Amino acid sequence: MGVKERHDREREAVARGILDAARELFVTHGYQHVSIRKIAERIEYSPAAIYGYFPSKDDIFFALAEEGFRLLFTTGSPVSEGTDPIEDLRRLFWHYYEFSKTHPEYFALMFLDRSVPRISRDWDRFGFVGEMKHDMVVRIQDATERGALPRGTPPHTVFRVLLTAVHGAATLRLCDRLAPGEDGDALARVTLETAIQGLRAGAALNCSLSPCIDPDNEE
Amino acid sequence: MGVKERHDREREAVARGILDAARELFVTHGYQHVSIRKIAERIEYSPAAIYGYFPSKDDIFFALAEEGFRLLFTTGSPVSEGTDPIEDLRRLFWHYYEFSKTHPEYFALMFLDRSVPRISRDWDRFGFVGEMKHDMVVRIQDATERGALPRGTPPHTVFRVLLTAVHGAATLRLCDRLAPGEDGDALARVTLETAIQGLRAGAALNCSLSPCIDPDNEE
DNA sequence: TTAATATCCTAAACGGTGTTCAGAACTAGT
DNA sequence: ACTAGTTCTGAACACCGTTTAGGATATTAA
Repeated sequence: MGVKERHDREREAVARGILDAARELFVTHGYQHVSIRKIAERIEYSPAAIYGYFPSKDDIFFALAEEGFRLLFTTGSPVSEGTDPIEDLRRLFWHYYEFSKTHPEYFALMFLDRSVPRISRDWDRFGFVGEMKHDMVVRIQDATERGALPRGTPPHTVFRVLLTAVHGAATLRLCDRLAPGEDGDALARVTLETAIQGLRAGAALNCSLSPCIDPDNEE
Repeated sequence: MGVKERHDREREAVARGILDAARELFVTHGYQHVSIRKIAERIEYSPAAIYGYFPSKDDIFFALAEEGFRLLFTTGSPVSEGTDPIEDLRRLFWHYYEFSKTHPEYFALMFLDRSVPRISRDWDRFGFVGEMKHDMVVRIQDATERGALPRGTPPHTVFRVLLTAVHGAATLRLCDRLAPGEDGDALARVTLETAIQGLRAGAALNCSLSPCIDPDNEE
């Protein structure tokens, strides 16, 4: 009676094969230059066969984006809460920028690509995105209490602002929009440092952000 | 003997027609969904005819990007230097964010699209980009001297940092990567405010950026 | 006026894309 | 052995950017 089980296993194996092939092609050549036909060739199936496993090309990369988020969060700082709370804060967001350099294709897929906008509509489909955000907010809260930021600074606002700052630098670099000789790392560093210093000066006290949808925090 | 002149005029008219058609399609449907064939159909020429005027599709949008830069700079603040130098600073960069909202397709072409990377390699081909940057740096310098920022703050660094900050907010919104209920305007506002306050706190004094290639300033 | 020349445009094709669909082939249960 | 169901393929559809050969047209020269 384990026939169905075997079938399911085989199905899943093929689906994994498709994703593996897609990832290999995609991390080296980028989303745009990976075609269904090339994926099919690599797994030695016909192009049409893929549509028995994924309803569209976008869905394949939707699944790959999920991998990307997992990668971003698992390679995060290993809870190395040092003595300097500001340094903790810095590291937390510098990791985001570093990720955009070490995994540019994943980053583009997750945060840049406009042909896969379903990602943003289904943020919460990635349960761990919410978890991870909550985790970062907790760390920010902790760093704040340890004196990194003025007492009462809303951690959610800190999260959004610092992420936006490094995101700006990351995308300018990734999209090749820096000035000819400009140092992307330096730009990211200065921008992040400026934002942190702005928060230390109490910028988030004067104008903060409503925490929009945050199901983890019902107070 | 005015034959050649008429010919040239006619050629230019057709080239303009191509750009007009391309722009109309592109501001409503976006770069990705505008094809040579659709442009051709609109101007009632065959697709191949276009290649007599532009060597590739990218070159058409390269020309359109130029329009975008002109649009961004000409719609800029009309030298309205008020009494509040910080407000001047704010307005200078808020305009960039507003542009990303009013002309999202132009913005994407100019600052986001990775399929037209020649833009960044040829920044200086757009003479007025350099001019405009110089213009903004001068205004920043002026605002600094009027007390917006600490004395000695390098205006070039201010330019890069504030642009990066609003760029982050603009791209997050444009790429549909905000949290489900998040207010993009609020995020942009807070991020910009935070960055300005960081600079006021002297962030650019501690760590600044080398002005990379800046042919206007030989000192 | 006619012949030569240069220009412009088109039809067709090339090789690519995502996706669909009829049917072949194989498997599982009766 | 036969039916039912699943899975894969080959071929096609409708696109895409781009190239090429050649026809039409307009200008110039004889």
